[in-house]
Amino acid sequence: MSDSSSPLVLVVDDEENIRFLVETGLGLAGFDTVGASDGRQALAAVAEHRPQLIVLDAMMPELDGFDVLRRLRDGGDKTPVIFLTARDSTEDRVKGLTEGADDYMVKPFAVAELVARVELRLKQSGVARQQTLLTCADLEMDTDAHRVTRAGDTVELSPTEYKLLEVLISNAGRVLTRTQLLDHVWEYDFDGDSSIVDTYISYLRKKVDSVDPKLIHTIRGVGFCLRHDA
Amino acid sequence: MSDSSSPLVLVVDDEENIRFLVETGLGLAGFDTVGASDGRQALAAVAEHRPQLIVLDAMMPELDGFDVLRRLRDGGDKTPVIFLTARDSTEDRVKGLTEGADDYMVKPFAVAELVARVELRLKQSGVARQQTLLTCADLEMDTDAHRVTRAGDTVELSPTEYKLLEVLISNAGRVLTRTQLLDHVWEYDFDGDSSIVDTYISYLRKKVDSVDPKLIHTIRGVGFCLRHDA
DNA sequence: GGGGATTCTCAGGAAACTCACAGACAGGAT
DNA sequence: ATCCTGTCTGTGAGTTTCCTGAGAATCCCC
Repeated sequence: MSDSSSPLVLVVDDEENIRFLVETGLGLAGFDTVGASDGRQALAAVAEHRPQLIVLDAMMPELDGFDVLRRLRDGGDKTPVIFLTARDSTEDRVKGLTEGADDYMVKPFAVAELVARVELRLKQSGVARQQTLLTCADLEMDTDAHRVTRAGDTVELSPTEYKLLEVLISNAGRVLTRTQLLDHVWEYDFDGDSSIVDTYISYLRKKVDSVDPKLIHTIRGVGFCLRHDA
Repeated sequence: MSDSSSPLVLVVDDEENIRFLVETGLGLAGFDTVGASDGRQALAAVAEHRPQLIVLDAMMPELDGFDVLRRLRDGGDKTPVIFLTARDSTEDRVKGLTEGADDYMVKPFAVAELVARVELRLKQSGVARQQTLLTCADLEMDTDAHRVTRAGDTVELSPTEYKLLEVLISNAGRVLTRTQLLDHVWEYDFDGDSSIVDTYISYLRKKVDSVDPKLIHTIRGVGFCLRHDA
């Protein structure tokens, strides 16, 4: 999972599939990632790779997230940390924040949301001048203002519609399968069926793709793709 | 936390999350910031970056805020300093002020208030002609006169309403989450529910947004945004 | 100490959103 | 042309989020 000059994010979680989802999601968003499956590996990875940010699961056997964070801070390391915590317990929050974590997400979360937080946090610490305006033809997404316009007209989108469009536009020109979209836009433990993606693609078409040129394309038998055909 | 030509503020606090909150708050207000987590780093940062102002925590291990200030003044450095002191102890107050601090804030404070003091102090020292009139459409905030008008009519706001509107208008066009607003407008140790933000948004709507065009927008699932839609 | 302004909690109703389902529709193969 | 498979979209039930009014607690000025 490496590119060349994008910010590097360390992802620490003992659950293989969650780590995979998160790393894939960050990869699609243009980040380099390194993974670690326990606390000890995490500390070693920080020392070796000097990541710009750490996504850290709170619950891990042996050295848990809190221990890792404490050791980092005690050693003078100030790398921003986003915690992944099991449920919305106020206790976790206080504990995490007072120990110097900068943000936290409650499991299960939508990967697209975690990616947004990572981007925000990196922007705040000035590491990555994040691109705030995503475009495809006359479709524009301003992620700062959380605003979408098509041919200059503002379009109102629901949260899910917005996240879906964001994933599509950040991967403009690439075909994304229903499963990929489901994995990134919906909470990862979503157990409904992937036809919900069709429903939301339909909503998006009505709201942002009712004028020419059509930007949302169906790739029969594969998935969907946002692109501007010349 | 750097941009290019805004005034630079050095933030010194050994508590990571407080430093982060303060730096973020100053960043949102358009300042560049540099952080330091102890007295020695602070002195080094002053020498290296020559900040326009220093936000200095009084209580730190080893070299505390008073020591830092004394060393600076003894060395002829006149950079304005705003002290952060643990509680409203008369002793701290006297000690800080007589030794050359220009202002002080008692922890826990509201970040928006600290930002206001920083702006005031910089304006006094003529370093930065800080913008004193904030506007959005026909809504105006004169931070000098502490006065708000909508369509020419003066509006009376309570302190909290004022701070909230100030944060919104200085970030006009950008979406702010309930958490961000809570972190900047309310004292940072506020442990109530973030629905208080909704209540105050409602108050503001009644007082300053009862006429068209509507400027305060709800971004469902995200937060609020002040902007003038054409 | 009294009274008004302010802060904050809470809860009901309104509005928006999510998601399943099912029938209509389209593309490709035979 | 016809069938089959995959895709599109309208409907509606259930859920979540938001808005606002009412009231308790607190602060502050007189």
